[in-house]
Amino acid sequence: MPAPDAPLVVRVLPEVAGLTKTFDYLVPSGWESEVAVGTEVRVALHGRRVGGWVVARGVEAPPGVRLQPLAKVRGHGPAPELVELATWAARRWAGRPAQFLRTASAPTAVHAVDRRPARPVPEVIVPGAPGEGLVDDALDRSVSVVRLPPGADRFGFLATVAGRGLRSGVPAASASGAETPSVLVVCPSIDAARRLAVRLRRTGLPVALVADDHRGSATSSEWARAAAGGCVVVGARAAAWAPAPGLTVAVVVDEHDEALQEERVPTWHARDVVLERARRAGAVAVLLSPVPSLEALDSGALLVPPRRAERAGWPVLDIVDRRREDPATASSLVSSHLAGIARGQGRVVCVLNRTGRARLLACRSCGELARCEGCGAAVEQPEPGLLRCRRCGQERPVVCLACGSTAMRVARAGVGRVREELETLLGERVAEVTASGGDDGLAAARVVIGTEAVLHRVGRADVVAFLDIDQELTAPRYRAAEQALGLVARAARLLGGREATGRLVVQTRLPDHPVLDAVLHADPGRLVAGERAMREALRFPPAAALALVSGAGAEAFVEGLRQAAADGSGVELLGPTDGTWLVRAPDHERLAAVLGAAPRPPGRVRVAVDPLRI
DNA sequence: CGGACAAGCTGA
DNA sequence: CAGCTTGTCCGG
Repeated sequence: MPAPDAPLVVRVLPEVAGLTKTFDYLVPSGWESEVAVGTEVRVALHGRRVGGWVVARGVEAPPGVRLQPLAKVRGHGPAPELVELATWAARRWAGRPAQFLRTASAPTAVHAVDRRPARPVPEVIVPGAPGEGLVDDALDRSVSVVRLPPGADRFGFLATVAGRGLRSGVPAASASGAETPSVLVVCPSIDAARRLAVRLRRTGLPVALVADDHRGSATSSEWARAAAGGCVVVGARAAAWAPAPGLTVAVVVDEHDEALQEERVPTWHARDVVLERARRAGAVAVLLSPVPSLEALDSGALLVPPRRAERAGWPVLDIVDRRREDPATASSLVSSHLAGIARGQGRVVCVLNRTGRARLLACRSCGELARCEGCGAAVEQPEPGLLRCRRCGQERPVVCLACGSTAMRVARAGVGRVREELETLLGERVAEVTASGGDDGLAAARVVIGTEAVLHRVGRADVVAFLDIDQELTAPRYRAAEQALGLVARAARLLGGREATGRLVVQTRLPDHPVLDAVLHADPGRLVAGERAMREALRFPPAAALALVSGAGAEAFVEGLRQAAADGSGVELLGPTDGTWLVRAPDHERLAAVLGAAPRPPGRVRVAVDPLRI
């Protein structure tokens, strides 16, 4: 302990990439009250000024070093418990604490936090809301997984849980008893967060919307509002790190959604951060999803509405068995059955996860596949009259290299081609939506086709048709089934429940696939046992913990891992495949231990923990 | 990360 | 051997 009259010394983690060390600084006299663990400061380091966070206060000054004073207090930073959570997350996802502290800090500095006296929180009751009967069960448990079907309006559940969370006392585990309670709700997208915030505000609940919308000032005031406590803090992924003093309840909406995981390293997942944060705060955690992941099911008690209610929340599934297709239309991605449905009234959304026009072509006269003259890869037809190699970019007119014919048959159509086909078939304009392309006249068109991006752009539909669901069902990724079910659940949301007239159409050659079986029975639970058995047999998550290692320095890093993992740690190193190694450990504790123990060699190393798309 | 400094390379 | 590149080390 430093002497009582000694100047205050703080330990600072500078925001400098590639630097994990902390440095100690003197707190100039008079600044003591402004400096706490988490405070954002500026300090002199190696002759320049850098930003950083206070990670410890009142530390013993290291001997033999002449300390510099803090240069500036920039503003309120993350609360001390978030500083600790950042340390935990840095280990869990093989990142650096500074990366998480950046996420946990306001977009622009927050100087004053207005701790208003808590206003009375209105009691929110949405009578007859789906999931209403699950609120008590959820709030009784430390972690619950609430499975509400896609057609159900989850708002009633969310509003009731949020209201109850704000009205309840601060949990005993929370150290500072003076705080008014906070509730945290993390959504998979900013849009979803914004919609939820608007509806919650209408019920009279105090809400802070911390979604980063690149308009710094508005977001910053919302950040300050959240930091003041006493409100429902709503946001997208990064909201897992938002201020929420006196956290009582934390909810993750659409827990299965992959958007909750950061794509860049560290590849942290909001679900896991929220679970750990809630656990440390003694708060209740609720994972909400129509199709909970195995990870979620492993972390809490599953709560489901009565069978009849869940069933009512899934649309009727119309399976088009393409093995029995009329030969006349067998080569088209629009079956005669689908064509009949699409001719009817109402909005039709077709989903095909294949961009471009024609992705594989064959000669009409000799049957030869159209390939690149230079590299031999299959060529695509981005527009009529042109063939292009996707690998090397070489182009040529539509000519068969084997027989010289200029007539080609489309062996694998993309969205562009099927759009043309649908327009001809229906005699009306069909809009096209892909992640990159615009939404040319989306609002005006009755019929829309697109990649799965279309499901984010259309609000409501009467028909959603998956033209080639087999591509999702059989994708060579360990999560393919879960991902396909998530996609179908998203489509189902555009249609409403079983009572609505909407139809969910899937064209398939696998009509008995477990995913389709689960949707047909409106029971995602039917997929779980088989999926779990597969993950255990093949040692995929959640039966194991994975990380992908790539980049220029990967080989040296993997060598270090090999040494760190030597004796019976259960850690396996597989690869390289295309310059990428796979690290497999029995659990995250052992994965983190080995990833943390190996030295980082010079050169870029990308470590992606929990890869979803392998 | 980025500045400091040392060791190695090059060309007149 | 100055002048420059490349590599390694370190920051309070």
